[in-house]
Amino acid sequence: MLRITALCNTVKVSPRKLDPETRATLVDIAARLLAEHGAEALSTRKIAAEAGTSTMAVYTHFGSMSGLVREMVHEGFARLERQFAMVRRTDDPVADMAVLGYAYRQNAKANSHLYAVMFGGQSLAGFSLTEDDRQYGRYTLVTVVECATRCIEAGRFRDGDPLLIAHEMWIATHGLVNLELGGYLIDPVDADRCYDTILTSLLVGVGDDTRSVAASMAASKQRRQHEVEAESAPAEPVATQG
Amino acid sequence: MLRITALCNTVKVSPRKLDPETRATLVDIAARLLAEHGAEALSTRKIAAEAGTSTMAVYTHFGSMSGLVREMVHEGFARLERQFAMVRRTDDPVADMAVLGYAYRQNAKANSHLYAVMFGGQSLAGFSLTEDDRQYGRYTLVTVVECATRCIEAGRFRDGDPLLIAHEMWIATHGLVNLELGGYLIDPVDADRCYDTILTSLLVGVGDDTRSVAASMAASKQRRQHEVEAESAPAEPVATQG
DNA sequence: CATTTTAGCATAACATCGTTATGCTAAGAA
DNA sequence: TTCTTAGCATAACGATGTTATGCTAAAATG
Repeated sequence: MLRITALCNTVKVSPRKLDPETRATLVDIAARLLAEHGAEALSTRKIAAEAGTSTMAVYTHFGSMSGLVREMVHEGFARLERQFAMVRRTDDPVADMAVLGYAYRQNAKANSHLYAVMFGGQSLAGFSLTEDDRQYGRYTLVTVVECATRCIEAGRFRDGDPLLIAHEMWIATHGLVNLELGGYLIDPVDADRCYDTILTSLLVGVGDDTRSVAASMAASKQRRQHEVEAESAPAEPVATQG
Repeated sequence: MLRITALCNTVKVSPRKLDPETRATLVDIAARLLAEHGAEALSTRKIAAEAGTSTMAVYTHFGSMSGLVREMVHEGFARLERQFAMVRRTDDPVADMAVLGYAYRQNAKANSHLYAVMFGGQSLAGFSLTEDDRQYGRYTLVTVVECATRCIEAGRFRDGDPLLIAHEMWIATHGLVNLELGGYLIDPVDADRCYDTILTSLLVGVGDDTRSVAASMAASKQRRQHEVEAESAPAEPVATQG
């Protein structure tokens, strides 16, 4: 996970160290540009100008623009994991599941451009995910898998593969978020209504009974505001990983 | 639907008409470049070079690169609609629904880069969907809505809003395709397995009983190869819409 | 058929992009 | 204090989307 540093800190003498603050600043500015003005606004020159340095800084710290994007993607995964960690494990695991889905959705909406690169298959500045990156992404699913396991153990879900159930939840939530961000879900059938409907449908489909699902969904709505950040703080300093 | 032509053919005299063949050729080449080499390879110069013309042709015919992308997107919607039209309406509407989902999935995989622009929220060459474009996209859903209606009328689905049910199917299939194209669905839980699982789960969730769903899913698999093109023919001439 | 009109298209320029070669310089090692 | 060397500024390279400029061919008109 920290193997990028090997590119910079060789075993030999180092006459001048990389400024980790510069590195963090660059990622921070890039993330803000991406979030505020979209993919088209992300350029080495704009980043360098805002950081008060030259475009070369991007190359000494990240190798290329893609390297900087990768850094942002990793930070995005970490942020999603932090969001998941904020969701409590209660004795109503189905409600937990619903809150997790909401957390995923909120995180995606708060970092829509980055999310498009992380999960949407969007290549940004020539960057595309490596298998390692995807594995990082899949790893965030373990929280959901554990939750599915607890749902089965509690007798709410039919006995089955919790990994497969977690994928169902992921796929549905991901599909919803993507179409929501694409502007496809509008008034009579908006995103919130769709989310309720499809989640309910899925939970019933995996074995829970209709009445219990309704109760857990209602409970999850109470918990949302406490356990899920309404919006991911954009001013939050990002991890520098080096 | 044909209002683009108004930009070119003014009411006044026309000393020299636009060559509709050139227009079609440009769209065709652009679509092939996009499909074969991805978004990065789509440039006015490459298109013009392959078409044996200058970059100006793109601007006289489409106004900008975005205009050309819009043309491709519209063609993509039309192609999806044609795929849907090939799915039969049988007395097993739930199987019809499963075949429709498979058609959506196949179409997305055969035109992945274009699909990313149509539904994935990816902005290509500065192009982003207008509300009109999205309405065009939503219109393809009517086939699914009608199918959901037939499922309700046949007593397979609980009584409910067919539009909402269609959205459930759309969201799930879209989510699956997106993660599949992103390379996230691998061996133990691959895309095919996920598709079966989530579709079954959803169909049970909207009211069908487990045994009927299994039968319809099996029936749909028999019909796939006949009613869904395995791969959209890339050499197929595109409609010029003018 | 000759003339006029005018829009398609080629050419070339512009600003901007990612990237890289070059050199200066500051910071750590001796 | 001197030497080493890697960070960073500068400037250039090729490629991008777009636009200004003119040539020219095709339609309209007489």
